[in-house]
Amino acid sequence: MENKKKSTIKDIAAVLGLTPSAVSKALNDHPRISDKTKKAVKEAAIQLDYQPNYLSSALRKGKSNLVGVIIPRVNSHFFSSVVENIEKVLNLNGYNIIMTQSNELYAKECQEIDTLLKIQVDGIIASMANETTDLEYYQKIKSKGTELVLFDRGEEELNVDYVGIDDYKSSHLVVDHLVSQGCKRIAHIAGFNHIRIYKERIRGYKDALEKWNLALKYNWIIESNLRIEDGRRIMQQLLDAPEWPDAVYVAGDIAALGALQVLLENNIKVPEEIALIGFSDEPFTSLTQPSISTINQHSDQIGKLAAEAFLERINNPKKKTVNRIILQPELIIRQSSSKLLK
Amino acid sequence: MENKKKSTIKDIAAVLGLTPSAVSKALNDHPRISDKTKKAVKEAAIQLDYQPNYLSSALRKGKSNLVGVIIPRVNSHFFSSVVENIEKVLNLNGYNIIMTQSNELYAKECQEIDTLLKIQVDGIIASMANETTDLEYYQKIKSKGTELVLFDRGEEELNVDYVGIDDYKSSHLVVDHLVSQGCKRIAHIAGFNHIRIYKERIRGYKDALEKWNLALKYNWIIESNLRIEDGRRIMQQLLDAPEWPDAVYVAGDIAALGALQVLLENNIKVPEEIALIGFSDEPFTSLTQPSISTINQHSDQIGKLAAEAFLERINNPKKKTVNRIILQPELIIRQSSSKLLK
DNA sequence: TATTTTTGTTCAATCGATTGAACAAATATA
DNA sequence: TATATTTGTTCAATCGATTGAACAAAAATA
Repeated sequence: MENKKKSTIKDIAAVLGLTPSAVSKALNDHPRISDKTKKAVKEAAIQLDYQPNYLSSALRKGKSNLVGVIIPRVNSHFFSSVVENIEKVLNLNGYNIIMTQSNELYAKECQEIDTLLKIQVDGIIASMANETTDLEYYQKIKSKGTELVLFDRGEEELNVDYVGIDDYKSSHLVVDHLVSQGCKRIAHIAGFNHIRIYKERIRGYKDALEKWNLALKYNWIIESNLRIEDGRRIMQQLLDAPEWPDAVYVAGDIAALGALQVLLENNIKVPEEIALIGFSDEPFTSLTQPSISTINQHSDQIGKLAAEAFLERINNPKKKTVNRIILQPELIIRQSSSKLLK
Repeated sequence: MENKKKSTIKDIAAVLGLTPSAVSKALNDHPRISDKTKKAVKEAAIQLDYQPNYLSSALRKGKSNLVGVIIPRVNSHFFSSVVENIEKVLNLNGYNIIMTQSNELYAKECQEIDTLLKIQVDGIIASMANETTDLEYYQKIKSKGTELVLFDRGEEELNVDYVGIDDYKSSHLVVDHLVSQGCKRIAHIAGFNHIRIYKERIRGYKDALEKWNLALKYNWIIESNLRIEDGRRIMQQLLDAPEWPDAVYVAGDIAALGALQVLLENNIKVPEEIALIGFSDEPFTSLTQPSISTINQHSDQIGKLAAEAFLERINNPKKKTVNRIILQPELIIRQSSSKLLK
């Protein structure tokens, strides 16, 4: 309750006997303002604890220096790490981010987009909810002239900048490794085929099986939301069938954890009887017993590159070409798939 | 790139042959505007896809309708659930939230506060970082006239609205239950004593031991950051000592998970040889083998009440009294502390 | 009919910062 | 000395919405 007054450029102008516009120019290092005045103004600004009014300058300049980030859920190391890195890069460039989560719900996602457009963010960096198939709201972002960058979950037809990993190749890494461990009957607990990244993982999985002349059984590709309960349910389902796989490739770590729980509860030796590989390198994968092999998606890089893609677009508004940055996945081999590490 | 034009009240006014101010008043249901005009204006607004310019109205009204939420980390069910509920309540009341995380770092926290004050949020709802002992930045929020509500981790001397649980009582629930299970040598993997909530848990633990005439061993109270590696390290330390506890009460679930891992790695039967209880009811506590007993902190309620405390303060700016809302903790008994459930 | 009240709208200032144009003073050039 | 150039500052409009005061027209009252 001490100094509620909040000083403005007017106050500074009054103290120094200048006009507000001179003060504004001095603070913005306008070339026509003398060094002496600039110095005096900046000192007075500090004296008066002056903070520029963000709203007024945003209004005048027509930009808010705010960037919205929409992620499916916050409670995931991958997404929170991406956001952290987006924030790091953008803060350095004078932007602040507004983080929102869709909870994997299309309706929530639309609402978040509306909110972000309402508060006039300069751009939106997003990863789409599992549910999302209708791209209308994303078209809306573009049609309003707001920049849009997608990462991880993004559709090509939107024709915007995208940062992700090579999901097709990830599956090859997984299958190649499992084959090298002697596995021949590899099942895939997959994400939904209507989402590009999961579709790519499925495609890579199929092609890799074919590459190694392994049989492709369609009831060994089971799509789901990849929550922990999905992993549990589907693993149980696989065990209930007459023929067991000798390896399971899960398109998400959380679901892989669920699968692992069921395997252990059934006293199945991992990896000896059934090997297991997840996806995303969530921290807990290194902490389970046995630890879970997984794919590193380079979340830090993704965040950094997504932020840089946004900045580049802001700085070159007339740029027409679209960037698609595809990072190389990395297989992290742990106990759940390697007899040697056991 | 279709309709970049973004219509304003001017456009509506031009279409209807009115002045911008009449349009503004019509949209805000001013009593002196005829119903006929109001209807026409509202229809035209829809026709032109008019969206009020948030920045200008915020500037004029002197409020942004934005609320900053600072949490130590996003990657925790407790905090993300609180945020979700804050958001739910505030969205209904026309506010949007900006979520930021301090990563438990004091420096980051200060920076986040500066950012939020810069973009002129109407209030800040925060839970303090583990590192924070200097309250200067929080004083700053108040002195700028921005509303402040704390939850979970908050200090009384700041004299602001607070929502949390009764941490002292939580420890009693834990100790009472452990005693009922026949435990007599209860250790406490604690949070730092300089943070009020952890201090309260320690105090409750001590008093509860005394209540049951159990010996209090000071080297069985070990403070830490409560990360997973802290739980592991301290559990190992307890096992390396000559006398083992027969129960361990951990002030955080993540650290409890680390402790559980070490117990299992050492083939110690949980709860028969050593019982274990965590804190916060993180989802994974029900998924481990054995599942971990823990304290439910009512994160949904905390979020809702914190948001409501903010709203009440905004609506009654002259209100002087401070609300301290203390919820009752609930002990969730699972396998790690109950021989019956094993 | 004259006067007051009510109703519907416009006028003009405002929020705080920004910016091109205008202007005056100082300095340089012809 | 007269003119052109540079320099430092002020003027005034602007971003879009809001709001109290002012005003004119319509309706109600005396």
